[in-house]
Order: sequence, then structure tokens, then C-alpha cells
Amino acid sequence: MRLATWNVNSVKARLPRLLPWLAETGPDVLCLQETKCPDGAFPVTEVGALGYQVASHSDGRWNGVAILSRVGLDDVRVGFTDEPGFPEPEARSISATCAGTRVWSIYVPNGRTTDSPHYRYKLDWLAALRTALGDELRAGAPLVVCGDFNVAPTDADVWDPALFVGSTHVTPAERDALARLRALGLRDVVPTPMKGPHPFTYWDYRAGMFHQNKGMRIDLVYATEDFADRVTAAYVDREARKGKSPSDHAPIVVDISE
DNA sequence: ATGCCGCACTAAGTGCGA
Repeated sequence: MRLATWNVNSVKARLPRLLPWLAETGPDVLCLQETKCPDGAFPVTEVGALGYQVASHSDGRWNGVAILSRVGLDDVRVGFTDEPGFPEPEARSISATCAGTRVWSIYVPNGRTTDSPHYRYKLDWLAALRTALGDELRAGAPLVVCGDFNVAPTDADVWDPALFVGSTHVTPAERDALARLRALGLRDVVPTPMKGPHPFTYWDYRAGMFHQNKGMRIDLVYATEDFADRVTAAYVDREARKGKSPSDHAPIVVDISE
């Protein structure tokens, strides 16, 4: 099975990139984030023509997550128990069972700055996610959490750690929240960079950040041991960040043996 | 060359992203 995750920064704007990418890469399951697509406007016909079922969760202009699958899409759940909001819960989590694996697509709140209420919201959201995942892991099925975690796990996951001192995405509290997810039994499936030493997944649109490879690894794949042990390859598809009208994130592609 | 911000909403200006 081939699984992928991609923050597309608007599924509508990215459709001319998404459709050929699906046809060429052929993931069996694709987790999307920042679809920015109102309910009912998701291009289900276009991706359906490529053989994919869609489960999406939207709140209009911002956020939005989805799962595309051509190997089944059952027991879809939007959000999770006791999910924090700002003030109301936003469209940041959707999960489904695909070919026997519980798949989550998540878009963690940005946090903005460490003195912002959005930062508290981010930490609370990650803590509640941990609780919800812990509950689901007791069921014992293989599980994988994919998405834009908005946290760089280590200093090697940002292009210049000195520039990030005092910023969100790198604080001990955020990294501890990730460590607590791993402590549930989830393993960080680190992709191959394809170029350079760092498997960055995000490069700002501005100032030529991509061509200087000044990026961050903030899109992650966290998998249960039984799933992670079956991973045969994982890579960052930098090609999708090139060319006309790309997302500012690149997809991660993971191959798993049956 | 991978190339110097883009998206949504709405109608030029703002909010957001990390």
C-alpha cells in the first residue's frame, strides 16, 4: 500500500497540481490538509474519476482536512472527543479506516507566537489529541497519524535554529507534546529528503526559500509499530514543490508492504 | 535551474500562514 500526506494550501487552487500528481504517484490513501474548501465544494467528481473516495471536513475559508482512498474508506470520524476550539472546534482532524488501518489526517493549530492565545490553544489541542489517540489505540488496530503538525521535532528540522529562538514550532513545550504522542507507541516515520541532508516538507513562498532549501520538517507521519515495521520506503516529493503554482508544502509518500 | 508570496473573501484591502 502507498500512503501519502500533503498540505495543499487550498484543494481548489491546487487541483491542476493535485490531479496529475495523483495519477503519477498513485497513492492508495492520501491525507490532505488546508483544503480551505467549503462543505459541498470539494472536487469529489475530479478525484473520483481517478478512483478515489473522499471524506472531507471543512469549516469554510480556513483549515479543512480530508482523506482520499481507493482501498476503502470506512468509519469516518470528524474531529475527536473533547477537541479544543477557538472558541469552537475547527476542521483540523478527520479519521477513517482504510484497508484495515486507522488513518488520521490532522492540521495542528499554528500557534502564531508564544504569547498568543493561539499558542495555548495549540498545546491544548495536541494534549487532547494525545488522549483521543490513546483511547483509539486500545482497539489494537494499526494506526497512522499524518499531517501538518506545525512543530519541528528537532533543531535539525529547521534550516537555521538560531533564527527560531523564541518562536513557535520549536519550543520545548511543543516538542514535548510530540514526545508524548510517541510515548503512546507511535513512531516517527522519517522520510528520505531526496536532496540535501534534511527531510524538509515546508518552504515559505517568499524570498526564494525553496531554491535555497531553507525549509522546515513540520509535516509528519506517526505510526504504530506494526505499521512502521512494514514501511519499505518513505520520501519527500520535492518535485511537487517545484514548477507552476505549487503548495508551500511538499507531500510525503510512504510505501508499506502488505 | 527548483527562482524571489499565495490563498480566500470580495471587489482593494485584510486575515492568515510559520
